[in-house]
This record gives sequence, structure tokens and C-alpha cells, in this order.
Amino acid sequence: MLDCQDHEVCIERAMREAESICQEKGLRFTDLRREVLRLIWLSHVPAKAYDILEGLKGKEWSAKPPTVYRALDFLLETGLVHKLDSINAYIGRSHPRDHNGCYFLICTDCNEAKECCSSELSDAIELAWNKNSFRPKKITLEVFGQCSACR
Amino acid sequence: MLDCQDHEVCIERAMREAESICQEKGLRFTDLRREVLRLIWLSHVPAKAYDILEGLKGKEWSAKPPTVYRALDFLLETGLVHKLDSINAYIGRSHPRDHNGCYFLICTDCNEAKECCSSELSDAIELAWNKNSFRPKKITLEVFGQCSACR
DNA sequence: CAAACAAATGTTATATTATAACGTTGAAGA
DNA sequence: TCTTCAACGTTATAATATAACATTTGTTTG
Repeated sequence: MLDCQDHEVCIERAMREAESICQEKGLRFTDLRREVLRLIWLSHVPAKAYDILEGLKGKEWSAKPPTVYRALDFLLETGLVHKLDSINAYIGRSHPRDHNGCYFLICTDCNEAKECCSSELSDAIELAWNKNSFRPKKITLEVFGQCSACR
Repeated sequence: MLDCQDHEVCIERAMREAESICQEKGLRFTDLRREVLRLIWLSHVPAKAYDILEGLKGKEWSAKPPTVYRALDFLLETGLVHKLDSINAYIGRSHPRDHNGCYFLICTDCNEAKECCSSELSDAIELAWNKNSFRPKKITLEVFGQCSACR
């Protein structure tokens, strides 16, 4: 699926960007939130909440469901992760600074998901909705199929 | 939200179309499935599975969760209803004969949802995915916002 | 610094959504 | 009529998510 060559680099870049975004916005990027974000970034396969919960076990946290969901809420609000509604799973955002007009390709073979930003697409969508005199606030666009690597 | 003037007419049209589709395809449109479809069509607000379950209580069925989910599975497979993943709710399809390239507008004020078919839009999407050499199989597109009636 | 307050996390319980597994019934074709 | 299989009944439980309140930690302010 991915353009990611070295995933360690990928993770570190994401973590660094998260640090700086939180600092800029004056948000507290606590150890827990950091760890949850790192667990999500472990792979490009979207992470399930209860798998993240497992990932926290045996570490310094006494993790229970609210532990995870609260961290996820923070990360979602801050734009650092995205929830894929169609599969109830969470994925790190590749472009956390401009999280508008982004959509997701989910491979039904390898389960990896890729974030896509296409202004053409969002323009087409805006146009179509204008015809319906509908004022869009949030767009969920998730496409399932087969990625190039899995062909 | 809707172009639907007389909702009784709307329901009856949907039920008639469902009858004929099932007949054509040789599928058994049982009383239970009929009733679940009718409950979903009661309004243009997408129905939750457990609300449908409540709707069946006190009728001839001893309804339990699998009762509803099995009927929903049938209706989904047959293309008579659509599941809105982002809100875990089910809505009757306005155009059950061609359920491709259809998307959904969901009003965050009145909660009604509208099915939309736009080939321009699906073309734009196809094009964007081709650039990513991704072969789409299923597209989930759900747009939240404010409908014209709720402005 | 200490007190006061707010934000984050801990903890218990429970709500919501969905499916597995197996038994029973009844319609449709052989 | 018999057989078969799809549909439905029933019990239990899995998977996802939140409410409510207690405790801790960090920040601000007197």
C-alpha cells in the first residue's frame, strides 16, 4: 500500500510532529497520550481500541477502557489520529496540520489504510452538495478495495 | 430535508418496490422482513437496530437481537436498505434497483438522511483512486451537515 | 510557598451494538 | 409424503463505548 520505506522513520516523524503541534497549541502531550499515539503508529493497519488497551497492559498504566477512549478523544480532537467509522479503528494522520479534505483507502487484503488528500475530490463533493443546498460540516469518505501492492 | 410530500405514499412505494424486487430475484420476503423494512421506512431518520427491536415487541414476533440483525442482513444484501456506518443506523434505499454511486447526506439538526446519486461524484472518486492505483470495491461516503429545511 | 482550582487519570459499573451456536419450525421441491 | 433447507427461536456472549465519581497531578494565584 505504502510509500513508507522505513517505518521507524515514519513513526519518529509522526511523533515529532505531534510534539510540536501540542506545544504550539499549549496542549498537554502526556506520556499516556504519547504511548497511545505510538501504539497506533506501530503499523499502517488501523488499530482497534481494545488492541491499544492490550498494548498498554504491563506498562506503567492501569489501563481500562476509559483510559484508551480518553486518550483517543484527545488525539482525535487535536487532529493527530482519525477514526475509520466503517471499521471502528483508529489511524495516525499523515498530515495532521491540514486535516481537511482527506479521505481513506483501506485495502481489504493487507488491511492497511492510506490517507489521501485530493482537493479535486473535495471540490467535486462540495459542488454536488451545493446542488442539494446542503451545508456540509464533516465528510466521511472511506474506500475499500485492493491496493497496488496486493494486486 | 426531503422531497417527500406524503410519507405514506413514500412508504407504500418502497414496500411495493421491495415486493417486486424480491419476487424477481426469487427471494422470500417474509412477514418479519416486511415488518422490519416498514419500521425502517417509518421516517427518514435512520433507524437503530435496537429501536427496530422495540418496534417488533408486542407484535407476533418474539424478537431478540438476532431476529433484527438477520432481517437487516437480508435487506442489506438485497439492496433494500443501507447501513450508515458512521452512526450505526439503517435507512431505506430510495433507488434499490441501482445502488451504486449513492451517497448520504445526514442533517445534524433534524437527523434525517437523504440518499444521493451523482455519477459526476463517483467519476471524480474513481479518477482519484486510479491515480493511487487502487481498485475500489465499496465506497462509504456520508456527509454530515445542515439541510436546507434546517437553515 | 501554600491554597485553590483545573485537567488528567483511576476505578467501577453499565450502555450500546453485534454475533456465535444450537435448536425448532415450516415452506417448497423431490 | 418425505426430505431438506432456509428462516426463525433462544441463550449466551463478544465487541465497542460511555457515565459517574474518586484520586492524583499540574498550574495558577494569593
